[in-house]
Amino acid sequence: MSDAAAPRTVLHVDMDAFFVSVELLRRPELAGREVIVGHRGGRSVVLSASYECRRAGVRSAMPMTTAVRLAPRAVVLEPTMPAYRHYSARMMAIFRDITPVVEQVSVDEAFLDVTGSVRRLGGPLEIGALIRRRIRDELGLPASVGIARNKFVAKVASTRAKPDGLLRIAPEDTVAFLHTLPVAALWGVGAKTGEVLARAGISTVADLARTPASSLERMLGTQGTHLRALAWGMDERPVEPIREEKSIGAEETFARDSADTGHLRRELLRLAHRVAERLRAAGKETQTVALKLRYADFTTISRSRRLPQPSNSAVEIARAAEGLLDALGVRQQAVRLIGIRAEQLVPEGAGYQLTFDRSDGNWRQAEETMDKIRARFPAGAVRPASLLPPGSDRAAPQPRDG
DNA sequence: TCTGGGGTCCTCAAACCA
DNA sequence: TCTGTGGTTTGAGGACCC
Repeated sequence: MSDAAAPRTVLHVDMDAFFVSVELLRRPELAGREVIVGHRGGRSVVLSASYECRRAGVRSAMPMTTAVRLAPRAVVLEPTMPAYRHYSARMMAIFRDITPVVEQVSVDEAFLDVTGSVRRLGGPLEIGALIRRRIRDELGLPASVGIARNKFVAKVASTRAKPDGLLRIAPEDTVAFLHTLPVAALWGVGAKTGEVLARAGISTVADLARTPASSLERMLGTQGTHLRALAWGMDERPVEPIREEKSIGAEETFARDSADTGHLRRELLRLAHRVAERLRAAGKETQTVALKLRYADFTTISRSRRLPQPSNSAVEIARAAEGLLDALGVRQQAVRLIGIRAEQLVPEGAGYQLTFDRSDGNWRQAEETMDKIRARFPAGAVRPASLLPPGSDRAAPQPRDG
């Protein structure tokens, strides 16, 4: 039970155009220009766009082809994930300097519960300003901060504060603030839910707040009840510093749709190695392997299967995924995307303390050896023979640009 | 030449079991 | 032994978020 009498102070810190901002540290001459981060060409989408670019209508997750049409003079930069992870880790270190209660939501945002830090560091506004100043001074990056009494309102506040701003919503102003917003501002209202609400004449948070709970529940089920609480500024979810990951997956959209089963199998093995490597790095094993296919017409299916025993061996994971692929039978369409996800994760070794023999023992040893070699040599130095390019009898590592 | 890749959470139906 | 019932688990898919 939460203690309703104890007022909380929650901060939501959100970096502004994070990937673009990190790139500008290395390319300061691009400041003020239209800049997009994303893979050029193919079937890629915008990962991050500068505010100059957004004025032209470019948004993240937009197909790159559309973005380039809207902003033909934009500079398109390839993403450099290690750099983003590096700055992300440094940001989180600054946050933990302020309070131990930090919940990382993604690479560029976090919730901080500073209720316990107020006496030491000053009022909420002072703490928010301190965080923005430290990120600016120590990392050279802009951040926006929202401050409120709970996570949801803090998150909305940081969005309204963008770019490079700070906004505090006092408890007594919360409802009035929320009721000026479109209904899509509520967490959980995307395209589909928005459509359902629009058909009922609900277009703002105020509309939703005034709709009887019974009507919302009829339209949206329990989700309706939850949204109504948010619309009145009620959200008691705690800031949770430790989150166990529940699944680990990898997927790939082909440059061109593929109907070749041999090709799909090779891709599955490659993806299985990516997933298994991450499982081993996390000290986890998977109990369920899920296969995901997206066909040429964009319909997406998934099939999953429980393993006889938990595993983090790529060979075992690939075997399960191939079994699922085979069980689908004849495909009517070419495949656009293929993916593997490891679900129902358990700590390594948890599943068979009583088992003397592991069926994946040899593969595990081989794969763990590959992990060690990979840690010492560049990516691509070691891979299974079945993943070598056709016709090659030797591994030919191709270091990536950059 | 539309629509990535990493996830979480929820619902519903079928299967399974007592 | 057959049938019904109800709870739990599993699998599939949808919606959403960054």
